[in-house]
Amino acid sequence: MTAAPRTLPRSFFVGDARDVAPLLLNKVLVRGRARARIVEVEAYAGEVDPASHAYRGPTARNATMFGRPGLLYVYFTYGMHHCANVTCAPEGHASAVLLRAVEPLAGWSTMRQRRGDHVADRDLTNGPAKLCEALAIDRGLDGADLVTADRGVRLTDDGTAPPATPGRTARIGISTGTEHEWRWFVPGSRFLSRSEAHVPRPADRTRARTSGTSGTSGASGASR
DNA sequence: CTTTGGATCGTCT
DNA sequence: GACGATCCAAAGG
Repeated sequence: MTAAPRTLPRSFFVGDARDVAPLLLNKVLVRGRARARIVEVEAYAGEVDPASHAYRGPTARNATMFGRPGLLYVYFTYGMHHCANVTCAPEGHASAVLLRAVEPLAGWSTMRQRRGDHVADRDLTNGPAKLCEALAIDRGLDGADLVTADRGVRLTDDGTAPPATPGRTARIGISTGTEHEWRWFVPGSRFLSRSEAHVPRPADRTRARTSGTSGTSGASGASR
């Protein structure tokens, strides 16, 4: 009994990013003929979150974050990468969920074509910029409505419930707001951006040096 | 497995 | 000018 995938209603997205984020796990992102299941997300709580792009108020870049819930907020970073978020705060407020990793369900060949022929399956979409490249998401899709699918991108529910007990850690790649555990993921997924054992640390710039914190004997966990 | 450094440019101070 | 909600290749254990 294959439940017909249904597009999520606007009301699904309305709420605090920290509440909506774990609910997005196992939902299916549809981009053209490609489909992928969300397996890892992070919440960015707008005005009260120093790690959020919206922390210092609206700008030209983050304008979409202040729009209605259910929009795709796409930003360009590091001079070469795109990352995708789903907005969830009421209009006028900024709150969004970063899509950090997805599991390809359909359109494998198209994704590999965009990512590179030599790229392994699990490396196609296991990172926020990787999934954008695989799904051809760039700034041209900033502001796309996931509910009306006005630009061919939508979010659906195929009947797979979010994990009852999602994995949870601090967010990855940020230098402030690291005290909050606002990253959620599907336990056991092979498409996470980090191994589950890995503990996120504050982003250390290549120039900054961790004095004294030399590598300890790591966990010798045989992950697989 | 882990760590390190380079790439590259829009955005904000 | 400085800094990224990153990724990749290379080198070391």
